[in-house]
Amino acid sequence: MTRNTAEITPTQLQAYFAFTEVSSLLRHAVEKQLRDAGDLSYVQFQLLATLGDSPDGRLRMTDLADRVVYSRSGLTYQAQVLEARGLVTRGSSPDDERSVVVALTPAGRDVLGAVFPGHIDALHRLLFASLTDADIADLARVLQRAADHLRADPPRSAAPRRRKA
Amino acid sequence: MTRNTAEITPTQLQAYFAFTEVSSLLRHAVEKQLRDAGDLSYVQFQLLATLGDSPDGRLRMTDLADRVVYSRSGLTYQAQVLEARGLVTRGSSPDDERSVVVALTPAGRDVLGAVFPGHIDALHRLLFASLTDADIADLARVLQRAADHLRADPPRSAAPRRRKA
DNA sequence: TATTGTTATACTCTATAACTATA
DNA sequence: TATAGTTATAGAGTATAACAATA
Repeated sequence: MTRNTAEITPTQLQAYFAFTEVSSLLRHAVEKQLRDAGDLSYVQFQLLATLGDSPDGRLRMTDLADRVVYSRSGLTYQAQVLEARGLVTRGSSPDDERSVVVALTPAGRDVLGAVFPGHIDALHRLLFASLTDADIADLARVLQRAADHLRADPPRSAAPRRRKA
Repeated sequence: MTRNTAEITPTQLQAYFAFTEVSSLLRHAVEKQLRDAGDLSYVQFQLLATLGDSPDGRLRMTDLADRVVYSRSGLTYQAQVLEARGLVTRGSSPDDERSVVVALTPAGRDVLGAVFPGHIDALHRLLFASLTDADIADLARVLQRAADHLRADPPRSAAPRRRKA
């Protein structure tokens, strides 16, 4: 009803549609694999994997929330679930009494280990099987740039923004 | 603890991580835009947009469920929500009395129209701004191939699979 | 007998607001 | 006053199983 100010090229549209389609189908398949292999939701896997990537397997709640794009209360919920299953522990930080440090337990690493092979297998089957090495290199290069750009202005888990609305 | 049979190259890993990161951040931002501009969830937008893409703006429930990767009961729920808002109608098919045909209403098209400009704007700002035309062309080419591959064996909304487990 | 769709149900997930405690 | 985290709560979304109707 208004004038069409939104402009997008056919190639851009194709890239976006293909991206969302791959994202949906891949995620759906991966969620099933994670559920079957380790009884993990996608977010729970992301949390464990993020901890596993961390140098000493531990991160503050807020940092973890920020990396997984999460509200803090939502992370509290998931952290409780994972702690109840013995996959992580929560302890206070020596540096800052306010902080809670989440740490991956050996059981948590075991679950990651149980889930990884099938995860990677699914990636090969669903994604990489149809692509050449050059394709994959292109994908890595372009998406890495896009990720860097997106990450530059990340949504924080709690941002009571100072001033300058 | 077991031998590491899962093999993945660094480039593949980089491509995958970047893909998931872009996917998460982009989706998070888009969900907010859709909520603000049209009070739509991401899935609801997908459903409306899928109908809008369809030649006459109408699809059977099962076909719609299959395209959006959805359980049929889940689609029934969303179709009720969208129908209550007057964005779609549901009617029986003349061909097959069992089928229900979902059709986009003018109000539904209006909502799509209200949401699209901001949607495309967000895409430019978040995704395309950091990429060259060549990057975008690469992305479109590679992801299109991946999407075609993934779509070849889609998860159906209800698949009591015949035989040949 | 197979397919289409709905319903009942139960559960997971998520965020907002209010609250406590520490810096 | 600002930040870290939890709790209470309330709502949205999802899927499974049982069901009714048509092919």
